[in-house]
Amino acid sequence: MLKTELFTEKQQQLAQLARALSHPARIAILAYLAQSSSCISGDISNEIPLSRTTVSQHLTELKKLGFISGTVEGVKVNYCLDNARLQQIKSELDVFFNSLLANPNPQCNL
Amino acid sequence: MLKTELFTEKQQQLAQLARALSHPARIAILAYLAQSSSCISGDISNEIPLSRTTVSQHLTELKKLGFISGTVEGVKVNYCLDNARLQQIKSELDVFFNSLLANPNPQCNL
DNA sequence: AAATTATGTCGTATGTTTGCGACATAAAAT
DNA sequence: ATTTTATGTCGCAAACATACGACATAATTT
Repeated sequence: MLKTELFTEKQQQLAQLARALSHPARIAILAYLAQSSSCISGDISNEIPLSRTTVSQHLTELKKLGFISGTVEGVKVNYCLDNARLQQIKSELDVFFNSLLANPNPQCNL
Repeated sequence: MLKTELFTEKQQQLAQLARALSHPARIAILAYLAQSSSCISGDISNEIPLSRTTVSQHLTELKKLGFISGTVEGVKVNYCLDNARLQQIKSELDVFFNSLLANPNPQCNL
């Protein structure tokens, strides 16, 4: 029943990036990683009011789209924001919004 | 089973904005409105490979978050991007990404 | 080698989204 | 007044997302 394949690659890609940000837990995880000084791993579960399992799944989704990386360090995993990738995503969103705002339609916003 | 209420207003708000962009049909609709010269209404259904019903629902979602406005004009409805609101949304996303990128963690990206 | 600690994956229940046909409404044309 | 045209809403089915307990794995510690 899903018809996403009927749209362009670019459209699907943008939609996927947006989807990654479409849950407050994932926003919270990104914000936490940004302010934590030490790439803390599963302690994230303690900072987020959800079970470890659920946090782990959200981390997996963020990893899938490249927002974060997780490097194994013995028994622990250090999760980090991927700053280069974030910069790139930010810029893709920017390009999209700029394209929306580029040609204001004279018949609109009268 | 949903626990979105456990997160901050700001986090929920951002997640909702992102959710509005999380389907390629909605991206396509925004892109179409940006390049169409005449605020065309339900002709959008003809430009998007989905039924009129489904397009109407996507339009409703975009309206709910303020991305677009729909003004009745006789039998037709003129859909328009809300440029001021788009600018605002763009800036909210920007602020969020900047907050993520502001304090690069020295333990990451080594 | 057994216990501990940190993580990840599986199964599953419940909730949400997507997509569309069928029906409802309401302005405009005949 | 009836028909046509443009839209919107309802109700349902299929797909997807969210959440978590229970089990699996694998590096450290004892």
